[in-house]
Amino acid sequence: MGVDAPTSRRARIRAETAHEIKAVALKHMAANGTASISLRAIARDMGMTAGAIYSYYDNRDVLISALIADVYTALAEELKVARGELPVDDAAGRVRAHGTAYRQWAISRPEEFRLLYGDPEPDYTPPPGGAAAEAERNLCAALLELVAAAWPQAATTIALDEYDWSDFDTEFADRAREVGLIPAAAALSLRIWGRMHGLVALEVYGHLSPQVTDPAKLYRTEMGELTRSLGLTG
Amino acid sequence: MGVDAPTSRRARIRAETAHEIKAVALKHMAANGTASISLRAIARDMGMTAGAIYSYYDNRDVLISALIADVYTALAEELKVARGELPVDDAAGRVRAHGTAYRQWAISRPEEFRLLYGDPEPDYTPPPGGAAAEAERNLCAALLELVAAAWPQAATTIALDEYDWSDFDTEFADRAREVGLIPAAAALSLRIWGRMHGLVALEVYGHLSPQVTDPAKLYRTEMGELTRSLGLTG
DNA sequence: TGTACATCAGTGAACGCGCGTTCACTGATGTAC
DNA sequence: TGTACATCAGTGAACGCGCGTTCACTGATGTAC
Repeated sequence: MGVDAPTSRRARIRAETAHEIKAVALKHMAANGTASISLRAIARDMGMTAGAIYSYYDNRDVLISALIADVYTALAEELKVARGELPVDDAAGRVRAHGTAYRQWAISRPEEFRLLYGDPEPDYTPPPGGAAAEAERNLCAALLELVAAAWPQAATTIALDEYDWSDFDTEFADRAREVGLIPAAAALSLRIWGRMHGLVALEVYGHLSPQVTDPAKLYRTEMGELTRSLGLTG
Repeated sequence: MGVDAPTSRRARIRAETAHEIKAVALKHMAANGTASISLRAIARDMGMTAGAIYSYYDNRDVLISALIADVYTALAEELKVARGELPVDDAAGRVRAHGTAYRQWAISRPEEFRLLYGDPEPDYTPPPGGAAAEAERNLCAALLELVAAAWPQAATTIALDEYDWSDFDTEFADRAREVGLIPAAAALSLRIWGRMHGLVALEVYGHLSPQVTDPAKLYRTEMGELTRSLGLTG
């Protein structure tokens, strides 16, 4: 077709299969509830032999790590897009959009939420490299930027002198300083994360639906209160 | 010893063993991370045969259900005690005490937190009876009472007309009415739960420590802001 | 106090299962001439 | 265009493992006389 394919036919098929393995793994997580990811089950589903998986991923842990990295990337992208749908100067709207997208993602793909924020997969030990930790830091950076955009107003709503940089991991502190925050604002960004996370975690794990008919409405109210408590209007 | 033991020697030993089985199961959950509860592993640890467990619990699901029920009971009791340490008229203090005890319980016994609020145990399907659902309703009732105690002040801080009783499960709505709440206040109590839950869930699953050195301090700030946002002083 | 019997907690072996991982191999796909 | 060779994705059988559950049994503990 094209002048020169960037990858050979073989390499392309190979990449597709590697991708399909991950997709099937997520599908199984979604279907079996929290069921552990089984190489044999994945292979069976794909019409392959269990051993064949090993030419794509060295072992089960490597597959799971790849899965987690993918999910982090997709989540970060989705939140970024949601924020981007509102004008830069609409700090309140962006905070709400971020929170709402966080919930929407979690509700529509609960197995991915569980993979990142629930129990680690049985028998899985994360690799020392720590791509997951890096991905998480990026997610936190987004929150820092949200607070930075909300700052002059938010500053009036909280105590400013209770934190200093030693309260934080150095890397996180650096990122906070980069966007012009003071320590109390960095703490605020993590508290906002907690506030976004709480109702979502309860809902995903089935603790909200028994009490309330419309969790989305409850979340909307909470996000409204959140931006209001930041001193933001709109 | 006593005039007449309420239970025979055999029955007492039996009860003790039944209890030890549960204790060992929790111990294993704590040790193996999220590892599934294994009857064989429990028996091994206790110096028994796997089959012997079956004279105490009909099967694995029954054991897990008993475990969950125990943990709910202990948690409810612990929160009640924490609230009780403050005078009835200190609404703000009681909210903070409830939240702080919730975190303290979760941090000190993360395996129990995961059992209630994380992924269900692999291959475990909760029984239709639903003792867990009842236990959870009781926990929610405590939150409703906290809001009721905070009410006249809290009423001034939120929109009062956005909810009606059809937004809630009837049983939950009944309990809310019993303590004199309006629908918006019932919604508030669930939002408070979410706010208490968020930072705790993040911390238990290891998402907070990479960024912050003292999660307890962050939580304290959040609880302070929470009571402040309820219009409470003290 | 001593004997005869009933209870029942725990044994140990077996069942069938699914798992992760390894390895010598086959046979189709791609490459070089 | 056609042949000879190299690559390499996937096979299938095997390994050792731990699991939940069942069942006929043993032997200690308790009870009744």
